[in-house]
Amino acid sequence: MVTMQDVAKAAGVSTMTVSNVLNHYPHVRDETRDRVLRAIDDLGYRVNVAARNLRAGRTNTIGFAVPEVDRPYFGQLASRIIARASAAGYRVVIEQTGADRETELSAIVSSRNRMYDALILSAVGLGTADRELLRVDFPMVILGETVFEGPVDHIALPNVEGTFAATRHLIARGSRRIAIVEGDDLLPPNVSSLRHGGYLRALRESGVEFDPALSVGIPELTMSGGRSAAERLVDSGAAFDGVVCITDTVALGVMRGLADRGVRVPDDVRVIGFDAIEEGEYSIPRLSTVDPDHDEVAALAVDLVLRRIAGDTEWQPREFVSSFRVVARESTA
Amino acid sequence: MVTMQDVAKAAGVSTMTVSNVLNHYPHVRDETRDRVLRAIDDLGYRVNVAARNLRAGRTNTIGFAVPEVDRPYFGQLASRIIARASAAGYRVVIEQTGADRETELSAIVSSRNRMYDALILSAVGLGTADRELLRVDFPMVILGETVFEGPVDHIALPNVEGTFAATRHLIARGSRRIAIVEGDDLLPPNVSSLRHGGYLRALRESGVEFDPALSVGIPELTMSGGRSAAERLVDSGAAFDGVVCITDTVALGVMRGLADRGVRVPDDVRVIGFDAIEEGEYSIPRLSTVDPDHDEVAALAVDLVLRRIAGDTEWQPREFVSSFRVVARESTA
DNA sequence: ACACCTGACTGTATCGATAAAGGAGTCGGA
DNA sequence: TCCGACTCCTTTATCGATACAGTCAGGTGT
Repeated sequence: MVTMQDVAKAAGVSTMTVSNVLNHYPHVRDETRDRVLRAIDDLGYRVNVAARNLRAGRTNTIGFAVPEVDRPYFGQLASRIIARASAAGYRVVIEQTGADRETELSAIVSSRNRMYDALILSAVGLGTADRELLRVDFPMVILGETVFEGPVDHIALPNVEGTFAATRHLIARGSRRIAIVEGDDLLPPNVSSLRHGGYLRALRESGVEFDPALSVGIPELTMSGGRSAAERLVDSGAAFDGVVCITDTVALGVMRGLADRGVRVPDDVRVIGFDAIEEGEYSIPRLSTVDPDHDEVAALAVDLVLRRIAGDTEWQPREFVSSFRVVARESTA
Repeated sequence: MVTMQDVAKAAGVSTMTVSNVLNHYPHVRDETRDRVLRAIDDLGYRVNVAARNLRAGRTNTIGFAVPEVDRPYFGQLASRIIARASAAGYRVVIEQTGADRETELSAIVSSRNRMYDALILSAVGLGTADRELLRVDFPMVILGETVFEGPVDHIALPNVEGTFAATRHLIARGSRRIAIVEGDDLLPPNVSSLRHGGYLRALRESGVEFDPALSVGIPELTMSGGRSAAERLVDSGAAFDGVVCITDTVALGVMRGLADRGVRVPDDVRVIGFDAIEEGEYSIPRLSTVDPDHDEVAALAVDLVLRRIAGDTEWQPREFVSSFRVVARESTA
């Protein structure tokens, strides 16, 4: 490996001068700079990022940890975070916490973190049990659906209110037998339990009866899960004319499952999702959804960690809830 | 920041002993190990990854650079790469090369690379002009649609053959007036020009006339682009009964655009995509597509870089082309 | 003539971890 | 009794870049 020393020797200067050239330090004679640059080029020198990071104590990188990289939701969120962070001169790398959440999450939080100046953690299913894990001396913000009384900043989605509004929307459009497709684990506080709460409240406040037979739990919030939930629902013979889906991804699966069973959307059944992923704008029919304002979430997340990186020690950890709006499209027409 | 020295002092041992404890070196007395672990816990020590990387000369991390993180295709590919790499004990981080490809790509390849032990570069639109850029002394594999006579390993998709097969599939199903929706830049060698070639060849070999009016270019290979292409196509008044789409994402947009214009798929027009993204299995109608065997691609990519990491200097850069199969679904029924 | 500044460099210590080598102590066998 | 092997731990050097202090020549102002 060719190092700065090699370049320095080749150019007949000290390593410090090479460093100065690389970092655009102004007081370097043009002729010297040229010699150094030529040497760099000749030898094919590249700065060693590990060494620079060690010395500088920073990496200029923000980590974004997500449970699954192949869910459109995270990709679209990542895209916004990258845009915001790169405007501030930071690079973002995405890392997957994955199926083996426990191990992975703790690995990222407790050891890899020093690869990043800050960590944005999208933590589906993070419980209060993880609180201690997050008690780290490190700029971090939790992004996600879980209500979390932890020692770090947390940006929540409007789970209860959003699902409340979504359910009300279905009722306003005329649905009365409203199903919900959600995670099969309703231990609070998690996404499903919160959204389930919003659904229940909307039913109650509208005087619509809650039928447990219309509540379908699935192990994973995927399209595949949504499809089989829809099939089970139809096959059960229970009458329903609306479905609240825990995420857009699930909703797309549900619409597919309904179509397979010959149920028409929105004619027979209205469907609404949550997240406003781009795919919902192009599905057939277009998917109505709850749009939690991802731009706001991304901007806030980045701004919060930047503030901590900048060393604002005054700042007290807070919980934020993004604003939202119901987007009515064809699936609830 | 609390360092190993601090831990060592607190535990009354040398830093090397702390290191040994952390790295599970066997010859440490239990009592000493406990003292060290207690000190680590008390002080909240975390190993500094930058220092370890510098010392070790490796990061145990593979970089995966993609043009856009919010395209399902890349997310799904990333997921497979992560699975394969983590089985080999490597971590993967995803990085976006982004809109400003020139700058970003060169930044990643030429300087950030030392953050990774290897780089898998998904390089849409990498031209022969970038050849010099890639002449780096660094384990790297190019993944993507471009034919590339470069100094590194390259895994190509079966662009020509796949699109050839897709077009033949439409013809076999009865289509004769077959449109193509592709990038507006057909400068070879890029995805669009190659796939365009496959399309043309299939038409020619089947004795079907090529009508330039049925060739629609879009600036970005997105759903939005696909939709407007479909609208333009219908509005132009040209008769067509089949559409070959350059990617599944574009195809989903095309199906949406056709639906908006009252054109039925597959009854009036058959549609086929390329990539086999998961969304196509759940769209209404389900999307026929060319499946390039992403598992094969991901596995090969990881294996190739691992071989280079392991120091196989014998290996000569090669170009691989993934196998594929046409997946017939409802959109071409 | 002197202090004082600025530009253009260089030398050295340092960031935090770890590999390599080696010292002290213990134990078993010849 | 002595030797080698083994365990447990320490010392030292090093990875590659950079902050900081400092050198030295040449100019400026008074």
